[in-house]
Amino acid sequence: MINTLFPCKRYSFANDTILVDLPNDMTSLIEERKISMKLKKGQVLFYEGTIPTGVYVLKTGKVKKYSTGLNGKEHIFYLAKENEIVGHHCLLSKETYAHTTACLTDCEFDLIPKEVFLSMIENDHEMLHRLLKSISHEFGVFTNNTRILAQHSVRERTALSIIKLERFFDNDGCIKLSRKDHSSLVGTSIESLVRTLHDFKEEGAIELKESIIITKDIEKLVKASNFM
Amino acid sequence: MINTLFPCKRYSFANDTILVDLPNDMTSLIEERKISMKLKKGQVLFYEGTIPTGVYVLKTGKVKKYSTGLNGKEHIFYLAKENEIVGHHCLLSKETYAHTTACLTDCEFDLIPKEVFLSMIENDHEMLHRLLKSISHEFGVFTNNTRILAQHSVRERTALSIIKLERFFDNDGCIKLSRKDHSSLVGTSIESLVRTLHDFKEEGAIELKESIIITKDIEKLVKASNFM
DNA sequence: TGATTGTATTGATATATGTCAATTATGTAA
DNA sequence: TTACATAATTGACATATATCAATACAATCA
Repeated sequence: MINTLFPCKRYSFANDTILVDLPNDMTSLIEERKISMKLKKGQVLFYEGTIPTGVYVLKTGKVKKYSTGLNGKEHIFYLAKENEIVGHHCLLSKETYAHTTACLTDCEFDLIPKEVFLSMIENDHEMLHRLLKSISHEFGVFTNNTRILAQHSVRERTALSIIKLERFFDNDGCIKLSRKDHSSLVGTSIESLVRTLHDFKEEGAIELKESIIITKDIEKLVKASNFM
Repeated sequence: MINTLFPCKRYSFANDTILVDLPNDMTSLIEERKISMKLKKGQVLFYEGTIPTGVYVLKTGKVKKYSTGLNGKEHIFYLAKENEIVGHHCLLSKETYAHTTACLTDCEFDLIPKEVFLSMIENDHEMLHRLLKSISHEFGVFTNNTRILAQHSVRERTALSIIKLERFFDNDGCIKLSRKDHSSLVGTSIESLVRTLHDFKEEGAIELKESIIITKDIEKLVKASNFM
């Protein structure tokens, strides 16, 4: 229903279908060579500046992608959940990781080793095209995000973040994210975020229960976000 | 020399080598099918939301890429110059243009029609890989840019913009860009930009001659940008 | 249970930045 | 050249937002 209110496609990377319905030989290659791993909430999957060892498929859990500023402050530019793949960009650009990925919850991953992944895109044209399509799509998402950061107020960005988070957490409108992470995602201070959330509560747009945000009136948030 | 002072790679898309040294059949295909065109300063190459007809190779001139906010305000997220290709993302993601591209100067383009471009990436693996590499690289550039917008002050971003613009205009430190465009690039108001430029002039970092910025002391700007 | 630690909230305050209005400078066309 | 339009600059002011400090709340563990 929120889909009709909001151009969601422009806000999500939608890279969860790249490995779906691949030919049998590819699927079995992955099954054969993948390395399953588990990480606890708070642990880091990979660090900015390090050399990639492969591509991760997030089987369960949620992660944050962020880069770190001079003062050590995180800037979260994306949250990923089940079935999304992470860490493929720098493998394709042949660079070190441009960002850090850490777990918001306990997570399970399949690691597809670098050489397996690279041989897959050599041999499977379909997969290569899906990758290209996915990464090109992200370009538009980023242009959108930078514009929002540059032109919209904290209040507007906070409203927008809640709308996006509600979809992300897909759980009766319950959003469970620390104020610290949430503020890094919005691009503001913790205190400013808290005050804005307080306002939205006063206005009846959300409820706050033990730091969990429950969306009450999405339309009010859409209006506050100042789009459309 | 600025290269040693600054991690330039993290700020430029570097997509000017995708069509260089292609096999002869590709080069001749382009020569055969390309449509040459000229646009005057200020004219728009393509608009946000429209359907792509092909990929543009910028032969001479400079362009701005921007998306437009609700109030009509532009947000410039990238400047491109000679030899860069533009408009390929949405062709690859099979979407409409996510941004507008307009000429900062008189420009000459080669338009490679959509079907020609798509058949090229079908048939030339090397080119497909270069594209993938280029677009993946942009991902890191964007994460960097969003962090800067989220965490750095107008003064810091303005300093950074001048450092980047000096490279872009590659002309004895002469930067020719309207205050309006420059402020859209920095993500601030015209007045705030003007005041910050005034400060940098007072501090001896730049000179201002009839709205042209001449860089005097890059190290001061690097320091003001608050990196490294 | 209480003690301890981390997280969230609130208050007070300073300041960076945007906005509005006025002025000056610059470029352009007749 | 003058006249006109556009761009750049400066000033005054309002306000959004960050920062610092204090408090309240929640979660964990001995």
